[in-house]
Amino acid sequence: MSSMTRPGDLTPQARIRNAALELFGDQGYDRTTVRQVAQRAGVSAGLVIHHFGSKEGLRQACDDWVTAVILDEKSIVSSGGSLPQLQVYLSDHPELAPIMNYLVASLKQGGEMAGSVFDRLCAVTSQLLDEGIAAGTMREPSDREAAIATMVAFSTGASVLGPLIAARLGGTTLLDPGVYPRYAVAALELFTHGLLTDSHLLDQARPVPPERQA
Amino acid sequence: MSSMTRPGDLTPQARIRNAALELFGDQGYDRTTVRQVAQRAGVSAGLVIHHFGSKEGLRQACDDWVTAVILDEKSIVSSGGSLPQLQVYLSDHPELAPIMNYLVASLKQGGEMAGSVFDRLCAVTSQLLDEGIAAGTMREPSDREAAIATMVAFSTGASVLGPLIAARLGGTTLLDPGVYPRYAVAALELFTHGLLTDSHLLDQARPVPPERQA
DNA sequence: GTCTATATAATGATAGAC
DNA sequence: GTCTATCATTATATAGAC
Repeated sequence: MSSMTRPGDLTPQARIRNAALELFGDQGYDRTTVRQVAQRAGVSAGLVIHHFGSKEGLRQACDDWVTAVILDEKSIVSSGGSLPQLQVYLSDHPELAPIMNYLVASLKQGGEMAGSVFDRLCAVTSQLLDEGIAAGTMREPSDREAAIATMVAFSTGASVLGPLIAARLGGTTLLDPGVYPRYAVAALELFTHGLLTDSHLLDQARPVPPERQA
Repeated sequence: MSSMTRPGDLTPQARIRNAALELFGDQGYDRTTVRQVAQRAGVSAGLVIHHFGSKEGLRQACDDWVTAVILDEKSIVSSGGSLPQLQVYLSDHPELAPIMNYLVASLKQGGEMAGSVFDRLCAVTSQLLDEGIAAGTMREPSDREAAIATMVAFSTGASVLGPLIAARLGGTTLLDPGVYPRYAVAALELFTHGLLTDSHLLDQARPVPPERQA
């Protein structure tokens, strides 16, 4: 299907939405103007408002589009609840790169879409945790809800802070060929052995059991 | 010193800078106007520009101020390279809360300050890793640079995505009393045992050793 | 140093012709 | 559906009085 469409074949609505998606993802919502979107889509500024009502309406259309394409897709399941891995998974589909970009930008900014993405990743992680425990490849965390939220936050944070990780590893993007494998191994090493050899820090952080309180 | 100063005692410059710090941290740079800053500082909009040259100059002043107060401080060392732990550490100093807030907002937005904060946290982490390995409480990662960048990204990401973690744990902020202990235990558990019981995923991710390649 | 008043530019959104 | 022209607002920044 995507091999059957060229930019000129898309309706003005679709072109506007795609242009907004790219600009919102690259520059952020605030720094993007309706006129910029119009120019990139090759239409007038008035038409943008005519179709989407307002700039906010345009954002909503982008959110809906991303939700429809990615969030309800099987792709997010095969990501294992890890946003960086989803990015890698989608590297084979360059036409989806702007969508991933928009997703990460939404996470940064917070807001409605950020919450639903985060929840979706948590749901996937929860399911994979069940399967892993049943198969004996994962251990049951002491606080399941907290463990899931923490893991998803870690991997999602890695996507959001990807450029900073990359800068220290001699690249510009987390997905750079010289960067991602090193990140992936480091993350998995952490998730496998951990970093600490004993549990004294953990014991300190754990709440005092009731029978030992004064 | 801070117990010897009241808001009215501060110079207009300092009040403007503090007001900008709060607003930039809460709303972000883009959504904050010079007029908002002026109003909160109790001065005219013209004076803001007169003192700082431009809105961008005002941001630079905020960056410099935060760098001077936090980044070169011993507080960041006692954070263990973990931004959430630094936030906890600073909970005893409510007057520094806006500074932490600004720091997290800067990390989200990227830019110059984000890089220097990240590097500083990595430096602290590197030093603690040395000490931990020498003391036998930490194990040497296979890729030291990558491990450090990854760990710092994880904990920093937890601060940036704090509201999303909190929302799933029945709170609004990572530092909420009902939220932070659960996050801390989950994170330390991950750093101690890991989550995976065996290393088959890790082995898959590791590059093939040279002698085993075709 | 500080204010008021204003210049200048850009923004989101509207109106009406085609 | 699409455009051009324009409105009304708001933004940063400047000028000059005090």
